[in-house]
Amino acid sequence: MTELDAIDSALLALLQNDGRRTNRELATLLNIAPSTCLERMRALRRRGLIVGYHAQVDLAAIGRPLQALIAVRVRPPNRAVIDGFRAFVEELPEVLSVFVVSGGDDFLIHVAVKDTDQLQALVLDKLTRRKELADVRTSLVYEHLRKTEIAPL
Amino acid sequence: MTELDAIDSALLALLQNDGRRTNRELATLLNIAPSTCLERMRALRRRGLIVGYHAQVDLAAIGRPLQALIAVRVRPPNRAVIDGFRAFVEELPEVLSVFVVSGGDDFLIHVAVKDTDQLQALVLDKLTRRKELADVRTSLVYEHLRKTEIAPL
DNA sequence: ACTGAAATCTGACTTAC
DNA sequence: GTAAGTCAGATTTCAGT
Repeated sequence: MTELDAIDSALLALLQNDGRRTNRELATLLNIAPSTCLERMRALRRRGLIVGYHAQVDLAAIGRPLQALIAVRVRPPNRAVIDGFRAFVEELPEVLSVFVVSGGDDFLIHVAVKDTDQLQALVLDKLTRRKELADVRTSLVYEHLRKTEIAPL
Repeated sequence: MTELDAIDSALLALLQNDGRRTNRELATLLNIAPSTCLERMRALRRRGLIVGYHAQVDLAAIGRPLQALIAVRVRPPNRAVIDGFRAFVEELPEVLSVFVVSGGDDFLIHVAVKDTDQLQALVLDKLTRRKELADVRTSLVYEHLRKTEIAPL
């Protein structure tokens, strides 16, 4: 990791808050020339600090207002089983993200569905059909806050 | 929720994969006129389907390679306590996102830190200082996969 | 590494189908 | 709702500091 100067940090913050800001606007806000700003922006991508730019969709607005976290234990919890189950879960359309974790559980699966029927169908028809699955616990997500701006500590 | 036609869906997918695509490029990919594409894009924002555009940063590249999920129970788990604790957690710089959940735990906190010392300091010095905190369990995150493209089910 | 000007391209708007 | 045309403004390159 190469160090971030004040301009890089500010640019990262601006692009995390609005990834479609124009280069000219960014340059004005940072008090640098547009050409300089463009080069900084590209450098952040080249150096791997910025991985990509993504539109954020409203889950409720696309008809998936119900979120849940599903804790899963698999048996035996070796690499082959973990990798196999992860690959399976990754392909499920209900899934938003998958955490492979240490501790009591092996997976934490964040899902968004239309209603409780779809959630039940996911757990009872899709997940429990897997033979390696040893335990499932489903928690409803009442609220999910995600930080948009992430800075070095 | 108003219905999404084929163009809207395709546009959503493209912008989730690369939020900085130009209107012209999007129009070409969708085989529609740029003016039409632009109007569709704005409509998605106006209708609330697209909430924003964000640059995605590499956590390891900014010096935060260690992720954890911290399950927390608070006491008593009423609205005042839940809201107070959530507001507190939200402000911690280590935190990436906060799930308020049903079930055994009240919160699941996703954090990214520099090393295990910072993780220990977060849990032992910051979280456990809160009097409402009844229980904490920390799981290391070995891997976190996040879907970039989310579609209606 | 940053700047500033020049050429090119994009996006916003109007008009018409 | 979609397409074409126009022009202001943005992006990008490059020579210069």
